[in-house]
Amino acid sequence: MTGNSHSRSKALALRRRAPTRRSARPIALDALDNHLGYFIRRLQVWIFQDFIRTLAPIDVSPAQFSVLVIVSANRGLSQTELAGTLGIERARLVRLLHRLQSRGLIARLRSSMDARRHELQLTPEGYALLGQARMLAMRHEKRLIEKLRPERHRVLLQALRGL
Amino acid sequence: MTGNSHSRSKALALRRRAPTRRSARPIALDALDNHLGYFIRRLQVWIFQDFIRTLAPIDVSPAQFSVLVIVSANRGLSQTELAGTLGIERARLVRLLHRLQSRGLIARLRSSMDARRHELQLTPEGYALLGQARMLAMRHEKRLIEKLRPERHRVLLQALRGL
DNA sequence: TATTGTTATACTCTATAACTATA
DNA sequence: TATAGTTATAGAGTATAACAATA
Repeated sequence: MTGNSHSRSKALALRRRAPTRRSARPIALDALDNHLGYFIRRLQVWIFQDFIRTLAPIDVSPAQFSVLVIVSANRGLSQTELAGTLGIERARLVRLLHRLQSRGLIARLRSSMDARRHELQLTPEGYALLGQARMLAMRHEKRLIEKLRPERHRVLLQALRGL
Repeated sequence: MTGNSHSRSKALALRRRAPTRRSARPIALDALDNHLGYFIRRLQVWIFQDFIRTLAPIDVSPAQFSVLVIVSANRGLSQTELAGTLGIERARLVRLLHRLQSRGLIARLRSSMDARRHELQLTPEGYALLGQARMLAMRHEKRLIEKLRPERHRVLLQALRGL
């Protein structure tokens, strides 16, 4: 992918000591090699890409998946509580929920005890879709385990769980 | 970090048994607990936020920092090579570099061997700023080590390095 | 006054596609 | 034809601020 650009030998490509002179040399990470954030970010990007592709058939993003899972396991949660749990902004959650609601996956019920609160719950369609999402998400996780090797995956999960 | 806009305690917050009746109950993560991506994402968000705040005085983002470090350690790299190394889009790199160039931190030199290539290097100002950035980034990393505990930080870095 | 949900704004990031100039 | 750099666009994510209804 990097440097197989010498497919044609034009007769003037003779004096090429190295294709563009650089693609062979390994590139130094220097200071980044000591920054955990760099590696976390790289892995996180890979995970998001694979997750999105895997759940593309049902059009569920990582954020949407986490919302469906948390609401399913904690019926009646308010939006502020959900936002706090997932570490996202209340403002962003509004649009996220709006989408899910317009797809008929979640319901927002005014709380009888506090009219400001919206108690969240999944619709039957929401539960059905979540079932599919869980299966696809497991398929994604399997690919991730393969990529990392099971031992490394286990170590990472154990280190990060409950932070 | 999230929302410390309630710094003042007004003395009327007395009768609060549990704010909104629910924040006491632990919220179940359910299926998310088995997905490494969820925890990776949470940590990655924390890291970005802390990094951005720490380097705010010199206005250097995580992406900009990685560009400065890689270019500094690999003078003459092309934009395509840099994009490949960092795993970002060539298209995005253009704007990133444009900013850094307009701040006088990097130079793009047309390659004498291939007029399509831009060979990248830091300006003296770029090296100077990178020095400051490195110091601040280390300060960030120290905070990260504290948050994770040194042992966990070490385990994570070792597991992810060279992936 | 404070909180819940909401709207609005601005900027970054990601994913694409297409264009230009070179090769 | 293919590649390097560029431009443009659309959507998601993040950070804020402010507002109406309710407490």
